[in-house]
Amino acid sequence: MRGVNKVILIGNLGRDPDVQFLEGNIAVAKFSLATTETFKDRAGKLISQTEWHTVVLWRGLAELAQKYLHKGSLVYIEGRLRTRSWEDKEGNKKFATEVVGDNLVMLDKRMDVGNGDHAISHGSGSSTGQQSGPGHHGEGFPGIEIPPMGEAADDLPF
Amino acid sequence: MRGVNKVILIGNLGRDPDVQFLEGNIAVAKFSLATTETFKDRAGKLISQTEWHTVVLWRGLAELAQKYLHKGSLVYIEGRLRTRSWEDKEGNKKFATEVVGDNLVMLDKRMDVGNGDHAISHGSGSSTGQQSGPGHHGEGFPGIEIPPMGEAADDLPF
Amino acid sequence: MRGVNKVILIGNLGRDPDVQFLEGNIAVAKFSLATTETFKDRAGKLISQTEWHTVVLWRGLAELAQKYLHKGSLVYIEGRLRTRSWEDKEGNKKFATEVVGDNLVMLDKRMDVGNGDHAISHGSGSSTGQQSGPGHHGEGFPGIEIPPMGEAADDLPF
Amino acid sequence: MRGVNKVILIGNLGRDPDVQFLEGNIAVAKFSLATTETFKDRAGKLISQTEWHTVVLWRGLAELAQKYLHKGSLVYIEGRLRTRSWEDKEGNKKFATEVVGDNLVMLDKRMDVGNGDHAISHGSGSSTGQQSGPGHHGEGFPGIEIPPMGEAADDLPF
DNA sequence: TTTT
DNA sequence: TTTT
Repeated sequence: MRGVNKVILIGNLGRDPDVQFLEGNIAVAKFSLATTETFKDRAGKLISQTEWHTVVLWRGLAELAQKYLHKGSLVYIEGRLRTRSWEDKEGNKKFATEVVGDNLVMLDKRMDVGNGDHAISHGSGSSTGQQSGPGHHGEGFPGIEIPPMGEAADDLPF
Repeated sequence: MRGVNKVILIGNLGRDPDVQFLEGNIAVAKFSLATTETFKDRAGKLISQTEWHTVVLWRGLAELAQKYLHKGSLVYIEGRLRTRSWEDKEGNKKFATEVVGDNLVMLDKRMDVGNGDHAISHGSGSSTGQQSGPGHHGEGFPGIEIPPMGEAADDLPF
Repeated sequence: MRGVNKVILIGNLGRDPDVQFLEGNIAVAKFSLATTETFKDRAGKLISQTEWHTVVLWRGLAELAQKYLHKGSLVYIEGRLRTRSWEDKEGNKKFATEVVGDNLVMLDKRMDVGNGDHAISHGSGSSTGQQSGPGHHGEGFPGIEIPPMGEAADDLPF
Repeated sequence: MRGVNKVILIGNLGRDPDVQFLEGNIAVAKFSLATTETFKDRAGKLISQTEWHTVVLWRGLAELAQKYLHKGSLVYIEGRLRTRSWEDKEGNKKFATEVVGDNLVMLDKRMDVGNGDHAISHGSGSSTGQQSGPGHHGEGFPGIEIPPMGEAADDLPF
């Protein structure tokens, strides 16, 4: 990688998520998210400003959105920007920038997830899906983010 | 700047904030914040892992913490890492790493702030405190983040 | 604020910045930024994927862009998403999502800035521009992010 | 997950990385990273402030650090905070806060990596290590972050 | 349209 | 202990 493309949002869903299933039973969720920032201008007047984002979630995260998110839900979304372009029937060039989420935290329901993919059967059978996101580890083979620092600290010469 | 030092936390306060006032009536708040990440290990077992952070807030943010935060509050904190070192009475070198917050969003109370400094009398009188953080603007002199894009869009040759 | 709207990008400028000056001599810079991520797919093949973003900078940051950035420059941009909509002459609804930057770090030139606004004469004369961004402090009145922790540590009862 | 614990740093290595191999041939790299922020105080004087962080990398990222990083290297690190505590021989309680990195971008060498783990043989054989980080996809089974938006866009009813 |  |  020679780049970073990261978005962090906290806001409320404008509507229930729109969830579709593609071939292979792959879930895709889409919803609008409003992030509202309030501040005082120089005159001391409270100003509120809302920005709307299109959020897209895939697979496990999409299924979680379907199960747990609804209009008004407060969520934390971490993801990356993706701009798609196409031409409509009249031949007009169209652009849409979306936030493709790879982490989701539900902030009003006391429930949440890491990279939801880990909870989903991959179909490919042997997949063990070790994602980064929050941090995952294995049994005999601890993952990257949760190294055996506790027990194995003695092995560390630092 | 040739560097970036940024921390983003969402978690719960372990205790009520400890708020002190220094000379000049400058507020400083300090509290422990627990960030808990849950995930499945390779065996599919749900693992929960909590990390504790020391958060320090100054001035307006400290006063907001005093007013609105308490043990258990769920907050979003954005700030930077700061490590202090000193020697205790026995001459042992001690280190403490803290997160100095410059943005705070309260996630269970439906109330929150940008860079709290803007809401606070600066004592220096003329202070006009134009902060970045969330975005602020003035009257005759619009701020950086909230440019007159709406009205002035026609002026923009892009 | 009841929301967070944050974008972090590292990438290269596709062209020299386009800088304009609005009424009041306010600078606005605009440029395309490519963020490229490379990774291996499941077959082990190296995949490179580039996303293009429109970055907008105001005032001091715009002037810095004009002075120091050019086609190919590698930069770190921190900002927020802003979607504008309008109708073109044919009455087609158009959308454009931009990243309004409030922090900039130049990564190939060994020079960089915080929230550039502080380094720029505001014309309004009295401006004292205390921004958050990196951290600023004053003389008799230290700022939020750089509290007198060093000297004043003894005052702190923590 | 009911929490977020995220750190983003850009800075220079103070020394060459210290790389160790644990049982199972698991690499661990450790180094100090200096993040320097420069700004003007209220008097207009340029102030430079350096913070030192301890960064820990595991497995693939550690091996990349060993191969490509050295004293002075400029890097982007994304990770999470982890505080360890122990007692030294005199029975003094000690704390150390580290940044456990799960993404690394080299900014002076024109070379870089995603979550390096994907490039590393896991030894456990069957591991397929699909991490989030930058975004990964497969052949017949596209990953989360790089969905077949291009081709499959027609399948999307949005 | 960038970069490696 | 880095870097500009």
